[in-house]
Amino acid sequence: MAERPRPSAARALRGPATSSLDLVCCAAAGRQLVVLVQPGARGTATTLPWMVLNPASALEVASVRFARERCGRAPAWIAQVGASNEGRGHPSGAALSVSFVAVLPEGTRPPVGMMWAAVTDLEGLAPRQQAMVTAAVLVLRDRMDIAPIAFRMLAAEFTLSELQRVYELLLGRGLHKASFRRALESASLVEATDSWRSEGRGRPAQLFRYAPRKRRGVKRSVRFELLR
Amino acid sequence: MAERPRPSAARALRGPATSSLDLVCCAAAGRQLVVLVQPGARGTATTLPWMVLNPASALEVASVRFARERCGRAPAWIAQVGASNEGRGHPSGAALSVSFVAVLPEGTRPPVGMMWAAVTDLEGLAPRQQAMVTAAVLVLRDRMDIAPIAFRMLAAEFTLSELQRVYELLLGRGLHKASFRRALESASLVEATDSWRSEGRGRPAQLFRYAPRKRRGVKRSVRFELLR
DNA sequence: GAAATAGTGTCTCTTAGACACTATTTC
DNA sequence: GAAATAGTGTCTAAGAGACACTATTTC
Repeated sequence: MAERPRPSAARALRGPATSSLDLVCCAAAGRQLVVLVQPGARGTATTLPWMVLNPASALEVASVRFARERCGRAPAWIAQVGASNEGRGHPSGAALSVSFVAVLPEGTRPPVGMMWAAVTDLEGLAPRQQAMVTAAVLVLRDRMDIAPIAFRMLAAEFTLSELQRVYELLLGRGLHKASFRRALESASLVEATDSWRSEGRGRPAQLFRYAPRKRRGVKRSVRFELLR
Repeated sequence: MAERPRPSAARALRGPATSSLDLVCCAAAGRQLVVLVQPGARGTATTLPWMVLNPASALEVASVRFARERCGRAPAWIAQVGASNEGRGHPSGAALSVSFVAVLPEGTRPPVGMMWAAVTDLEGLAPRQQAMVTAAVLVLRDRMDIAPIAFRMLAAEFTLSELQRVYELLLGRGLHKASFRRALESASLVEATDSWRSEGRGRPAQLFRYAPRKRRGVKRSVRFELLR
């Protein structure tokens, strides 16, 4: 366990009923899902990027702007996770926090003073922010089949093995290679490029790009809407 | 278009940065999905039930308590929809609103001063509350396959035709009867009772109750996690 | 050639959806 | 018997997952 934020710093920022906007910025890093965190200076706690919410600007606009500011570039995808107010659990002391989950492509460098931390190995985060990370990952998992989240976690051109690895990362389980490719084929989500990439040993892989041709989320069968 | 809330009333409630908690309380009513609204008195606008958010009490607790207070009974299911702050769009004038979607079983009487209104026919709601209703219905649709939402919209005992009707209501499209029942069977979500219900003409229907025996949301195949 | 990774062809088993029924009630 | 609703048996086509391959690279 790491230390909690010092009460004095927290109180200083608390207004009559301040709200915060918090950012769970996710990326793939090999076999791990990572989150952008700010290590606490001199023994203070690690935090997610957060800002005091300005009531005058729309959440959607503010979240994108804040993400761009803190990540050095516009997020490849972003969505609201929700609001939470579990007591005392926020570094700002804000009464209410609204969190967003953003996605950056693999290989994005963390801005100065920040670092990537594996979602499975987050220590020292305030309880409310810890809960945000958990909820954010669930949002990614829930929406990956209706939003191009996996594709946004990769560069514009990627191999099918990379794409499968990201899907497996988000799902938290392995997928069958042939099935994965067949399904991808029938969904018309990607198109092949003329490029190939050779990495270390093994046959070079063809590069693909995201190019959806059918509407997404259309043809769910009864079974999956029904049960489970 | 109906009138907007009178500015005087709205301003009176606005604190330095007040937040509201809003409730989208849904139920099935025949072939329609309905929402609990409060018709405006003497030419004021229709509103969803809302309260000024007390920073001291947890959102989950406050939402359940508020739903119970306004519906006359505990909600059969409830979940947070999200936060929104699109400007001027709330009857309270609150800077930020957190909305919840609750479910009541079909046939629940509206409390005095309130009424059910079809979600497809909501007029005079403030823009922010209108957006909440839209988002709330999407939450129901998204989660109906991982939460017992359809079952909570029915009495404890129901016929399979009723259940299918609720599923169709939430999905917004018809389902194949034999497939529906087969899928229900293989999901082990319901168990038959010894009772039968005869209504008007036609063969009486057997009554079932919700009795899940398998974990839900387990066996999604690659296909549906992949595409769409 | 060995090892490693990319990519494919075929088989089987499950199941969604369609169709066509049977069953039981009210009128 | 007609009309209406409940409930079932069977067929077919699609596709998920398994298996066993082929292909192309580095060492």
